[in-house]
Amino acid sequence: MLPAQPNQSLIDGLACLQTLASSEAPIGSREMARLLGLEITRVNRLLKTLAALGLAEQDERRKYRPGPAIHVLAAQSLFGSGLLRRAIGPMESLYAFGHVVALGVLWRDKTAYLFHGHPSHPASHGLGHERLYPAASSGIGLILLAHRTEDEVRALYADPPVRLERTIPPEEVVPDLDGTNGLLARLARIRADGWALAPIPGSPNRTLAVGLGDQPDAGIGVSGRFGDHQIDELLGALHDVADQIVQKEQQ
Amino acid sequence: MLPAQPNQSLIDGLACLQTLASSEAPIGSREMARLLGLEITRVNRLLKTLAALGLAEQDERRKYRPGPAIHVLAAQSLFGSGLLRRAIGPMESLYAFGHVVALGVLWRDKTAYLFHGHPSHPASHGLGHERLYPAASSGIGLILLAHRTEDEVRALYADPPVRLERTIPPEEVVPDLDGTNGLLARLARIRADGWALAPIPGSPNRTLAVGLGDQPDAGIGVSGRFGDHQIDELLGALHDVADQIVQKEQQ
DNA sequence: GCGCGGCGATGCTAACATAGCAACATGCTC
DNA sequence: GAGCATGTTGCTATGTTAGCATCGCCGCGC
Repeated sequence: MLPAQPNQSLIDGLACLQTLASSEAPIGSREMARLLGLEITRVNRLLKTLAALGLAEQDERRKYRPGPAIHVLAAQSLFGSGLLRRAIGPMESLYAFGHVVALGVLWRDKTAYLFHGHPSHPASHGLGHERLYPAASSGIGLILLAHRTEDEVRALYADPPVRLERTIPPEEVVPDLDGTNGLLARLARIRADGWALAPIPGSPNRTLAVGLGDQPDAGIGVSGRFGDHQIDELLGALHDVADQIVQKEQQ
Repeated sequence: MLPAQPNQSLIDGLACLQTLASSEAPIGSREMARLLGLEITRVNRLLKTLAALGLAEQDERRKYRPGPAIHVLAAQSLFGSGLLRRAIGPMESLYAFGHVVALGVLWRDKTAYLFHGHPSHPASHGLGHERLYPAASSGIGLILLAHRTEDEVRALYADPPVRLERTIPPEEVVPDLDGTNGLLARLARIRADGWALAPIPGSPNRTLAVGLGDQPDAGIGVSGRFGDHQIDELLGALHDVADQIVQKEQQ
């Protein structure tokens, strides 16, 4: 829903910032331009502006990475979001199953994690360490995609603007959208089910995930090795936790 | 350090976003313009652009508050920052003193908290719930201000661009900068000491804080009721934790 | 219920902030 | 050292953006 006069500089500047914040490695200005499909000079100027604000900085090879003001933005957006604050208590009950517990959101065609913790570590250690993950390979990503329109999903994969390097599985592959085995059909099934189950490539583990509320902006999931006979119990717990989080939101 | 051609739209758009994310209450577009000293139409357009991106949304009274994409930004900036991930483990040792433990950063003339937790609650509950606090009244804010140049401090208080409403103490007051009892003299003492001690108005509590590293972008502190005789021990522990965090950063 | 004031938002158009071309300095690889 | 890719800037044209004027909406006080 674009306004009468959208500000393209702000849109593109935020794209640079979000890409930078999400990247595991520093990014050069020309590389960023290629990633986002924008003109080189323009991107350089946006990055230099972010650097002036402290939100970016250059390393010894002149590539850009997040700068000191990113800590400020993290504090502010955590406060403004309030989701982690509301979710983290109820989610602790999921540790009893002995699997990884995660809270994620959708960014373009990827899942970004607000929380991703394992019962063998304190809950506080699940913060800010998990890299982006292709949404179509992630339980949380799938449940969130399932609540997007077909057009929205098509647009995400038509020309994915950001293709960050990954050094570990899963490979970055554009999924087939159409046909019986296509992503859209899969999302329709997930939508009807109200939950998503995704295998983790190269691992015996899988993720079971549900969305928060009817129009979820975020999802929660458990990842680990569990049998089909355990799915109902896990689902019950996930839905219970999801309901608790949603109710906290409405207080 | 401004680049050759800074992008003012990006600068002002980010100011709107950061103000919105930090505010306890929704803000109208004209109010935002007054807060930031910008022209009304311009701010409306920036806010509408943020809304189109999902980073803002309007409530039933048409005022703006953070939108669903703020969760995405929170996840991304937590990942990009890495500070909470590194700090939260070492900081847990401070709970033994029985006081509030906090990790904060400086935003304009205010302290923003990445973490602010009490030993009676799990560490995971210290996240994203503490509102902005005037820096000159905050131990963490003071130690961070002490590492800014005199010109930077003067600029912060010359015409503070953002004056968010507060419904609880402390009052928003522009501190006297000059003179024996002025803020600048106080900051000089804090800089020489390497730590800051600040009373909490209307409370018997105080905050003892240190910065992380030699040029701190963030600070940690403990708040509570403690006697002067306990300061050395608390300082030792704070410095120890600060060193651990800084060392994690350099790995 | 009405009037007023403040609000959020838009169309239009001038203008100026910005974009892009060309060029330069720097860094890396062979 | 040469070649290529990189990050960056000055200059200038241009089109994105800013601001004026206006409109519809909302809340408050009488």
